[in-house]
Amino acid sequence: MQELVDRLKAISDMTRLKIFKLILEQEFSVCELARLLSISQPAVSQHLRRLKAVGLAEEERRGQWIYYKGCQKELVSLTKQLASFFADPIDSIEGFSDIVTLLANRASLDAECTNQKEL
Amino acid sequence: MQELVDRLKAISDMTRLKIFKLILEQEFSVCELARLLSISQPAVSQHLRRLKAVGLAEEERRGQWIYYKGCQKELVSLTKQLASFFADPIDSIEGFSDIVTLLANRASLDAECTNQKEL
DNA sequence: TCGATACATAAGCATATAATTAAATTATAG
DNA sequence: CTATAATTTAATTATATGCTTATGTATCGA
Repeated sequence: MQELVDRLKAISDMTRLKIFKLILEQEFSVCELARLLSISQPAVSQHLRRLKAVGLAEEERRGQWIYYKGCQKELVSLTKQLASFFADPIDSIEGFSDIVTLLANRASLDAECTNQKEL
Repeated sequence: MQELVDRLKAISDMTRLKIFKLILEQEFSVCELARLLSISQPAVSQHLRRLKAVGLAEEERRGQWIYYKGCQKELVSLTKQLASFFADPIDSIEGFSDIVTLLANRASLDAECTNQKEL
């Protein structure tokens, strides 16, 4: 579940989302991306690092340049992760164990919220 | 495109993602969510406000309590938005117009990055 | 009307994020 | 080997985020 959040965070930034879309279409060097997005090269580098960290981008050095491309496969994987998260029952999702326990008897949960609710 | 980013941001936080999943399954009062997540009531309130702001949550007051539920419909909409974003050609996505212009002749883009690349 | 409960809003604080400039790497060309 | 170019990493800064505590608002019951 943490991985899903990390990946969502990776694409929920306007600049990174644009970068990701661009490198999914074709390869780009860091310099080219900086020009396209009108931001500094280090900024692009750092965004690419984050995309790479969650598996959404790959780099390939060719001579002086490093070309980045988006991972279609991991995009599909992310999409599926997201779909599963919402489709699966809560008690089958890791990260909800504590919550599921509390949820098990909602009566006592309610009782903790008020002492009149169920009267 | 900004809307997509806003919606992605709304669910790319561990706590909000949990809240969203919970209220998609069934209604919960703010107090109940606070108990389930072991965070303060105002914290829950603020997360719910963000989810509501992007249409992913709805509230319904019943007496003293306000019950929140997730919007299945808007979840589907978000999923589609995301799928379209990656499926559509770049020049059909609003927000890429400046980039598309630059991309139009990549030769000059490359030239800006180096004076030797194409030699 | 008064007191208690549920929720929202405001204020404050610590941390995360996204950008920039500057310095360190890595690779090519001579 | 040295100079130059592309990239990364580091340092800095401004802003956003998420949480808490404190305060305000609304509903219910006595």
